[in-house]
Amino acid sequence: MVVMIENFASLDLKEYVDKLRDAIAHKKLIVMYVRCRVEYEGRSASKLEVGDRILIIKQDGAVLVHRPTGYSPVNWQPETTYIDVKLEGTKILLKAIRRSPREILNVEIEKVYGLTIGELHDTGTFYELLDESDIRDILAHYPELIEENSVTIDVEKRVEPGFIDLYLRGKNGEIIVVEIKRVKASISAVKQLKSYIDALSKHLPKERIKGVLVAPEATNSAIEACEKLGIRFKKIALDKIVELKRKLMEEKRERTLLDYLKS
Amino acid sequence: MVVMIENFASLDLKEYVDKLRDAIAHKKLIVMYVRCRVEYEGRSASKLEVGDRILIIKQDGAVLVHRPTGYSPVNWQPETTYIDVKLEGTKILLKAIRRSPREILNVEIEKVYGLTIGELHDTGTFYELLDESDIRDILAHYPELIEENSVTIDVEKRVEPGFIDLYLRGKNGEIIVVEIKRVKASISAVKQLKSYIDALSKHLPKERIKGVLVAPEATNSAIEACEKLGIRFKKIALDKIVELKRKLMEEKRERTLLDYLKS
DNA sequence: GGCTAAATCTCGTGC
DNA sequence: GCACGAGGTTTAGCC
Repeated sequence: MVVMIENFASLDLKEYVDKLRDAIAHKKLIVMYVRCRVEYEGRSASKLEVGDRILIIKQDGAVLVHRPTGYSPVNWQPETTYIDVKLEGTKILLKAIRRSPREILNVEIEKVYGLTIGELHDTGTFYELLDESDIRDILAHYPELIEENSVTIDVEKRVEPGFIDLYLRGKNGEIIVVEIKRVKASISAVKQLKSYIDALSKHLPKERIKGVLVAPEATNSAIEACEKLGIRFKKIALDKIVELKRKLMEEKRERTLLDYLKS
Repeated sequence: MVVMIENFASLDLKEYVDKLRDAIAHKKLIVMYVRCRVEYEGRSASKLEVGDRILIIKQDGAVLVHRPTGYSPVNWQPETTYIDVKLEGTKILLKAIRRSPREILNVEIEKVYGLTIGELHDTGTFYELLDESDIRDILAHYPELIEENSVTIDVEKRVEPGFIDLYLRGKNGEIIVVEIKRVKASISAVKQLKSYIDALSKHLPKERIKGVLVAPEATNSAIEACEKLGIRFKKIALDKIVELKRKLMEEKRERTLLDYLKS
């Protein structure tokens, strides 16, 4: 597969407009170096005064305006339903409109320093290792990592204020409500957990209910809040979880093979 | 100010490496069309199989790997402390390292379809209209929009679980705790407000305390929760707030002028 | 589509 | 530097 990137510079604005229209119509990838102003109106509203930026129009119509520094685009539009480009006086006006929510992005380009147009093919799989649901599933298999002799009753159990990550039954019959964080747990995680415990207490007044916050670490205020509310903070080592994930996946592979041989 | 965008194609990988190193050393803006693999390890870990992407290195060292579609980069590194580029066999290895948190991004480039190098100057101011603090300040000036004959006592008042957006005194002497959301309020906003009310009730047992949730709209479950907890949901029209903001700013300008004339 | 919660969230602010 | 909260958050998952 050969990928050709066309490069344009020093064209008239009118010629740039034609190139852009053609590229958008053919769902090409466009990268432009421009001097521009930007206005946005939709969920919020913003105005960006004139300056030099990169303007990217992706193959699905996503529009990104990037300043020369920083991670995030200063303005953008997700896959838009409609992109219009036109010449108005000595400026190119690019309008990217999205319905639902109704949002309009206007880019007023007064100079084009460079334009590249290409078409990229990207089917490469993206693997993410160890997100929160991984940790949750592993702990559901090994609840003893949280509390000895406990048994997993439910995962992502729906209660009135939201979803309980893990719902265990302890060795003395008590209910254990587990909130998991992949990164440092802050006060909001404790609040979240507390609201689940409260909701359950109201619903099951006769049960003894315990809360456990599981995370690799926690802020001081989160730890204090736990102590005050009688919630246990259980520290977990992420590398151990990674190890157990590998083990679980191997077991799963073996089981699948066994099922196949049996059938 | 003239901006020159250099464009390169069909170079040897070795030549690309030299161009990249030079551009990075001089804090230039780099945009590259590449066929690459990516590995990330740090706060999380991920692996991206081979495909065609845009690789952007910004003037502050931020690195973005964008697929040909979608809003967000598939991999990235914020301003990195260190970027290393080297040739290894038939591949360019780009390593972007950040300390604190320790994160490593490895981009393994096997083909370069195009490379542009430039330097952009962007000092344009970005104005954001109507964020949550704007709404809060306007409602602090016009508390009657929330509750007739009420008076603003405090803004961002610190209580144990966090900050109360607006703290009013009603016409019958009751305390009014206001939680503001710029967008549709969900159950978590109600929870937040409830926790403030509870904390205040404990602290000021003799006061009558009312809660008001202010937002342009709310989810059904948020409205239900409000009803159950005796919290009022006050719908606000954002365009009205915008109008009042303009008015407030004009008044402020006039006051400033008056002060100037007096002095 | 609405709702809920995670995210390599990012970004700003305050301490 | 940490902690906390807003965001045009975006994205994924479920109903």
